[in-house]
Amino acid sequence: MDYDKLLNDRQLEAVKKTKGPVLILAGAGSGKTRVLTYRTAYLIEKENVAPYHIMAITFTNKAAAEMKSRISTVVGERGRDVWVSTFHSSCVRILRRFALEAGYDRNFSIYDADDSKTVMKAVMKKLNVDPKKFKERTFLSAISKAKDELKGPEEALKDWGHDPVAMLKFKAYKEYEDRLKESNALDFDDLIVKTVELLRTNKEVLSYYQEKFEYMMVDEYQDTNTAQFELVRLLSGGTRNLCVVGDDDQSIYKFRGANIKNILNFEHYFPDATVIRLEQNYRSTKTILSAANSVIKNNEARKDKTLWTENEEGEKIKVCSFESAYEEADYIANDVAVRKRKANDSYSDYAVLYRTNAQSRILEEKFIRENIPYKIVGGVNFYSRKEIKDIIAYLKAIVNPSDDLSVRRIINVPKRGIGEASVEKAAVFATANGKSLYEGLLSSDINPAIKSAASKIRSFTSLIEGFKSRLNESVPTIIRAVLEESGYQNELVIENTDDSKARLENLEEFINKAVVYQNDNEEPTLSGFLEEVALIADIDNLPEGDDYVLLMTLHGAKGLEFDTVYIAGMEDGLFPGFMAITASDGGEELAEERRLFYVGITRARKNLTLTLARTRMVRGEYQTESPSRFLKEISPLLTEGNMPAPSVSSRKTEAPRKKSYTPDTSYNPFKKPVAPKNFGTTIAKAPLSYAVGDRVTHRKFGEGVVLSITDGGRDFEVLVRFDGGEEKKMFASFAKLEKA
DNA sequence: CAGCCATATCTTTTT
DNA sequence: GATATGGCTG
Repeated sequence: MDYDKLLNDRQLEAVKKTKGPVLILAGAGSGKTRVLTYRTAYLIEKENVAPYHIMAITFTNKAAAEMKSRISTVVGERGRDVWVSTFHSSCVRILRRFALEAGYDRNFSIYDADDSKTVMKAVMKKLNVDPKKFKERTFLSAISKAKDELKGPEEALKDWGHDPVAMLKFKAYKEYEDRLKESNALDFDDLIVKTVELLRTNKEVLSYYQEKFEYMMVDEYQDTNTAQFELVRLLSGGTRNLCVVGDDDQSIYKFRGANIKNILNFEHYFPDATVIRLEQNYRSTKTILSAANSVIKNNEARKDKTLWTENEEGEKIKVCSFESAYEEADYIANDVAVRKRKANDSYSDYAVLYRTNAQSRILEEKFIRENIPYKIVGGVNFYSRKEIKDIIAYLKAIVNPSDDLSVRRIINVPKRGIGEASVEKAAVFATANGKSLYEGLLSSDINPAIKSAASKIRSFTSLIEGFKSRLNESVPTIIRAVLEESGYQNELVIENTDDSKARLENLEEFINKAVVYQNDNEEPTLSGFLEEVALIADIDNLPEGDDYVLLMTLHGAKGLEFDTVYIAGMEDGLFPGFMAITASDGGEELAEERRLFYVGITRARKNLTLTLARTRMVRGEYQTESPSRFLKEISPLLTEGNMPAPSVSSRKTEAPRKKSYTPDTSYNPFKKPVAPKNFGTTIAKAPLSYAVGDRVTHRKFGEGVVLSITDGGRDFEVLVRFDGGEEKKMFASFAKLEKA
């Protein structure tokens, strides 16, 4: 393998610097996956490192699979022994192997966000928390944040203070932990946290892995949190051959605990670190890159770097404004069809990105109408559908009967006449005897509180016991048995509605996945299948071979690239989101949204189209927003279309811009702005000078606040609450409201 | 105990 | 608009 010819100087340096800590600052499209792949190959080929001594951590299973196959293409069979997986999968693997040392049973369940929510609901009930006053979210996100920082209840309490709410959070955290422990279950955060605890407390386990992992690589390092950093630090502590690759400008998971300081301070943690910058972009046109640069430079507190490219100038970026989200979607679907016909390329060369999953529906409709094959990534996860969750609960209960949550979920599904009251009786009996709910159910016959329900409960437990005795059978066989013998399938068959048919299809699909799992794994187990199901990301599930346009959130697009990219919904309040605009954190959240925009722009290789709608249905009512403030950060020299003139923003919450805008003309200093083409198709209504939340004045009623703006077709209906407390709905053109 | 209908709240973003 | 919850009735 001739590495010198395949890589540029910087990339080559990154590949050959195999010893000690290395920080690779890899800008978008600078070939970081290439570097990681060849670095691994180089270790194996040139430095004779045994493949099983190398670990690479990626962000998604898909990325892991891709890297693995690319490594194998370069070094052949040996590549299979490189440990390539996500943080979460790696941790499960470690925890399964050393479950007892970590204080768990080998068959522990993994709770997803839904499960955590259900547990928290029960916790709040126990603590007599008024669900009107507090949402589960409040506690769960506080706990998750604490776990991301490796803080237990006591430590977290120090951060929270000592007011009553803090005490409540503390109690909730403790109770939540107890419940998971009793159920032999771990949530997503636990997977990392408990692994770190294991490595910290158990010297043998720590040195086992430190000796195993002589070389470590971490991709998407900018999105690691404190716990993940600690995990990496511990695992790589034997040799300190740790290579992390990231781009602080692409850090978009702060809300999930990602600690951007991990990248900004890498050199602080590892003073002997080698820092390598990859700044040559091989992906995008000069125009697209120029736009990306001019957007991201509005962020402060970033590692200074400027991406450059030898690629051609390329097409201008299109900015198209529409009356409604409906027209916006119409345009995008139509444009894909037109471009595809002209370019004669594949649907997979196109992607539509948006800020929120809710935007996908309307796009989907238009893609169906235009007869364009598409796939939506994200949104309602396949595995979070009710019927799938039900069947998974059966499987979890069979593998791990301590899993109270799953047992509760299925005990009366389908209906067996075992109600809440009977379950509670069994639960009380179990708790009194220090047993799990399932054990409590097993002893219903000797539970004096349970009388008539005892026989029904017995038939349930013998059903489960029957399944347990068949755990040695293949995973699809077990699932089929559960579906048939529990009566679940039959119930849906009898129902015979469109809905029930769809559910049955989903269950078939689930069995198909089990078949694939069974065939692809050397040692398939039900527990292993459940693990895969729990940790699968939506993007991991896309069928190969078919040709389709991808529709997904900007977050989902991380790490991907396409010839043509549309970013829809470029409106203030949507992107950047309302939360970011109103946040009083000195622009931190806004900066993260800007990074998200940067990620979106840099997904595009050749064409980029930004679209916005003046009105959009949000939560059942029409909202009017002004164009995204981010649009102004792209020089008009780089764009064409009918971008509305920077209007006087109607939001009074707009944060003052820290840097004044200077057009970045470095790549095309001689181009003149192109006259905007009109992409919009409807006659514009008189634009409103105010938006929802603004204070307005009415000639007769005085001052008030705008509660909602509804699109009434020819005119806008505006709902205003006047200071007298009176609410009035009026037509905008008629009422002549003025911004106060 | 189950099934039906009214209502309230929701939204970022996800392994 | 969609979904989760709650209250009511049979």
